[in-house]
Amino acid sequence: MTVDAEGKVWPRRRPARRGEGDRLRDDIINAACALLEESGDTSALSLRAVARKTGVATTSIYLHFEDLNALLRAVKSWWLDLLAEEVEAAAAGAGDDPRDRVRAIAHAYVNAATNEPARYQVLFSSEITPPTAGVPYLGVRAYGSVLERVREALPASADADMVTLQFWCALHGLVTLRQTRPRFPWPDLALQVDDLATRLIDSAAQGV
Amino acid sequence: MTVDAEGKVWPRRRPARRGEGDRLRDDIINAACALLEESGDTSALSLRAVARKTGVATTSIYLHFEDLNALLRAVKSWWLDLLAEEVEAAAAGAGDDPRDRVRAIAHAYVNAATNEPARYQVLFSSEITPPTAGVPYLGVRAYGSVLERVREALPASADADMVTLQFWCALHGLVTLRQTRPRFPWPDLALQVDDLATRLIDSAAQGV
DNA sequence: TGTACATCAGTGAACGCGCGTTCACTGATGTAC
DNA sequence: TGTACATCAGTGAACGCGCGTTCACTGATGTAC
Repeated sequence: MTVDAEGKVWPRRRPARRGEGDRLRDDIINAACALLEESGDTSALSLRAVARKTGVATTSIYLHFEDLNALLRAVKSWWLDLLAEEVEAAAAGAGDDPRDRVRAIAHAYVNAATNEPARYQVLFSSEITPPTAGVPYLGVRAYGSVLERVREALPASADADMVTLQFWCALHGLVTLRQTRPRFPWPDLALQVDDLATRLIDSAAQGV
Repeated sequence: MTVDAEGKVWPRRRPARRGEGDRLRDDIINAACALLEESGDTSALSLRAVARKTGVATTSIYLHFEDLNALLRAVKSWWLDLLAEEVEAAAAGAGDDPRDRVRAIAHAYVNAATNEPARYQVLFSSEITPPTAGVPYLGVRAYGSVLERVREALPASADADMVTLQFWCALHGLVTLRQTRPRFPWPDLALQVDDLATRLIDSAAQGV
C-alpha cells in the first residue's frame, strides 16, 4: 500500500516472480495509457504519477525505461498500431468497389480518432521521436497501404499521392478542430466525411 | 536587477509613473507572447517565467491579471485578431475574381500559420475559453467574412457552408501536420494549397 | 509655501506541492557445491 | 541434504528545482489644507 497527497490509498503491486520481470513493463505501459487517456496531454505525464498508478516505487520505472520519453514512445507506438489496424480492417471489410473502400478508410480514421480523442491527441500533437535515428516514421507503412487503396479508386491519370495527402490533412484537421472547438456548430461527422470524400474523389475523376 | 537560477541577470524594469500603471499590463502581455513564441506550449507558460521576462516581481502580475489563464486569454485574443487581419487584408488585395480572393485567403491563412507556428499552435491546440459565458467564440466574425468570400466564388446551388468548413479543416490539418510531422516528404506548401483550392472550388462548380 | 496624508505601483519572503534523478539498500528465490 | 552465494525484482530516503499563491510591506508621487 502507498498513500498519496490526498490520503488516497493505492494498492501496492505484488512483485513479479523470478523470470517474470517483464510483467512490470506491461503494467507500466498500461498505467501510462490510462493516465494519457484521461488527460490527452503528454506534458502532464509524470514518472511519479505512472508509478502511483502502477502501485510501485517511482524508481522501479527506471528498471524498464530509460526515461519518460522512452515510455511515451512505447505508448505511441502501440496506439499507432491500433489505429492502423482499425483502418486496415475497415478497408478490408468494405466490399469490392474501390471507392467504397476509400470512404470506409476515411470513416474508420475519424471514428477511431473520435472514440479515443486523447489517444489521437497524444499521437498527433507532437512529433513521434523514432527509437533510433535514420529509421522512418512509425506509420509510414500504414500510410503507404492507404495510398494504394486510393490509387485503386482513381483513374490512372489522377495524382493519387496528392489526393491521399489532401485526404489525410483534411481528416486530421476535421478531427482536431472538432476536439479543440467543440462549441462550433459542426455538421454531422459522417456527413462531413462523406462530403469530403465525394469532393476529393470527384475532383480526381476529372483526371487531376 | 534580478538573478535567476543559472546566475543569469535580468534587468529590473523601472516602475511606471503615476497614471501609467497599465504600461505594465502591456509589458506582461509582450513577455508572455515572447515566451509562447519560443515554446508554442501553453502549459509551459508560468507566472514566474513571465515575471522574470518582464523584469518584475511575480506577484506584480496579479495586479493586472486574475491568473495565468486570464493572461493567456489576452494573448490568444490578440493573436487571433492579427490572424484575422492578415487574412482579410489578403482577400481585399487579391483583385476582382472571387475565386482568386478565396485562393488568396487560403494562402494567407497557411502563410500566417507557417510564419508564426508557435502562435498558431497556441491558438488552436486548445479551446479558447471565452471571457464570459454566453459569448460566442472569438473568431466567429472572421469566419463569417471568409464564408461570404467563398459564397461569392461559388454558384448559388453550391453548399458554401460546407465548402468553407472543408476548406478550414483541410488547411488546419495541412498546417498542423506539417508542424508535428516535419520529416514527412511534404510537397511545396503553395502547391498543395493551390491544389486543395482547385479541388474544392471545382467540386462546388459541379453545383454541390 | 509647507506638510501631512492618501494613493499608486509595485516588492520580497515564505508556504507547501509535485517533479526527475541519485544512491545505497533489501528480501525473496534459485543454484553450485 | 544442507548451506553459502548470486541474482532478480524491486524499495525508500534524499537532493534541489520551479511552480502558484499568500501576506505584510515599501517607496515615490501627487493632493488637500
